[in-house]
Amino acid sequence: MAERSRRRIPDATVERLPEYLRILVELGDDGIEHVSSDRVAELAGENAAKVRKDLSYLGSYGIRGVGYEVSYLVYQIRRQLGLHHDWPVVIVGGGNLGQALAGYGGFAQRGFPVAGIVDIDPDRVGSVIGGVRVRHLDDLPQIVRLRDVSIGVIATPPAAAQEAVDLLVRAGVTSILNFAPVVLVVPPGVSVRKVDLALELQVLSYNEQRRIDNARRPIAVGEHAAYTRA
Amino acid sequence: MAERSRRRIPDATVERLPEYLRILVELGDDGIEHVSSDRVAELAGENAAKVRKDLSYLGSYGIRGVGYEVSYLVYQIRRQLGLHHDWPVVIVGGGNLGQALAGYGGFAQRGFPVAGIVDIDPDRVGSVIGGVRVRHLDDLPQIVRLRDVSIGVIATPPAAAQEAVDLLVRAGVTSILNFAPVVLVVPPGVSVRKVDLALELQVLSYNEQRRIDNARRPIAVGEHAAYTRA
DNA sequence: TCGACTTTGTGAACGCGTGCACGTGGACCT
DNA sequence: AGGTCCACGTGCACGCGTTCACAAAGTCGA
Repeated sequence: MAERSRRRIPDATVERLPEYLRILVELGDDGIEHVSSDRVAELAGENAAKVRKDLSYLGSYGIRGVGYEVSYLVYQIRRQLGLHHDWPVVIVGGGNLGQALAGYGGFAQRGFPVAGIVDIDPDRVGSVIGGVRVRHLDDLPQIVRLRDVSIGVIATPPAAAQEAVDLLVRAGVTSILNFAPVVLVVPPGVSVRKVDLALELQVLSYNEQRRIDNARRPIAVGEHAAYTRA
Repeated sequence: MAERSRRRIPDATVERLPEYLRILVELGDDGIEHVSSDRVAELAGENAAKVRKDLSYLGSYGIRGVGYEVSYLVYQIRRQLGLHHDWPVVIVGGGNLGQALAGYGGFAQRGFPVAGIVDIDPDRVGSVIGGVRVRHLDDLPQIVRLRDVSIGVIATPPAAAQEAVDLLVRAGVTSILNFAPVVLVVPPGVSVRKVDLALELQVLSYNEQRRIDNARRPIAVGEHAAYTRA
């Protein structure tokens, strides 16, 4: 499985490029033509060396002594991220979350128009959310094929998520954004990214707890033994 | 800044604990009393050694030759994550996303009841979402103090996010979950976690693009020169 | 034209996280 | 009571990502 790409961009870098892109677009809108790695780092809350190394994976597009040309860099990042054309997405699940996602205008605006929303509940089918009509799950393959959808969003209850994924994959979708708190199984060649709100809150809870524990006292030894093994 | 905690749990581990917890609770509900690291790893889509190492940060709670006692492990993970009591959250922004979050029952269910939703728009104030009445932004400090809220959720438009954070921090909130696509500035001692939908989609887009590039051909050299520097 | 200054691009060192491999200790069967 | 088996706990090596530090390169003013 040899990589053909000229340069393989590290995952960590790929995850930061969208942030740089957002910042650069904003700078461009403000009429700024050139920017230094220092300034970008400041705006992104990162280290300047990291910014330079990240950008260097795109090629040597900086000008020493001056910085980077904003519009050119925007072009290059967009190209690398595959944002030169739209990627229609299909949302599975027309509940609370599915509706919010469809109604969230920022989606289409950033190049990810909602090609369709599907739900299994006939009561939900037919209603219009964010300008898109909810259709029945059975129409999923048709939507995917007709609109050439390659990205699917899972906004179903946890129990239905895996089945939804199977349907998406069978229909030809190769990237999945999962909002359901379950571990999905997908065939090789299909990408999955997970967004888990409960997880995020629990990590914050951990931080809060630690803050309390550390502030109060060095913790009484054996305190945690309140619950004893059966 | 010496750490007082008996053991410092690595960040990567902390991020996996909620997943283990979810799996273990499910197993417990199914009446399973003991489970091996192998089985947990399978369910979590991870490596068994990683699971054991992660769990070992909690202490030596496994039984060699048998596995882990589910209920005891659930107890220990909960304790470490600070989930033995609720953490009320306040949501700033009653738009699409704020409504969806408030309406999403899983929040309270997992120990994060919505103590309040606030919005700056008087038209939104007063409406009820998910059983919680939307109140005015001015009431934020009062809600935080009265309900002892330490976690705030930013569901505002990007432009208003930083101001919302400043208000939250001033009111005494020390953890923030940010859904707005901006880099937030917070004083030291305040935790921030970011959820950026556009970022996730752009990473998927990158994968899709690379898949296309690799499948088609080894890329013509200089192809990217379609846009030339000014 | 020259020199001082600015900022990039990157080699190298460091640290964290992952995964292997195996010793250890406990359970269970006969 | 002893043996066998099983799964945990962890030392170790490896690889990725981050950060420092500096040479290279290009700009700008005199």
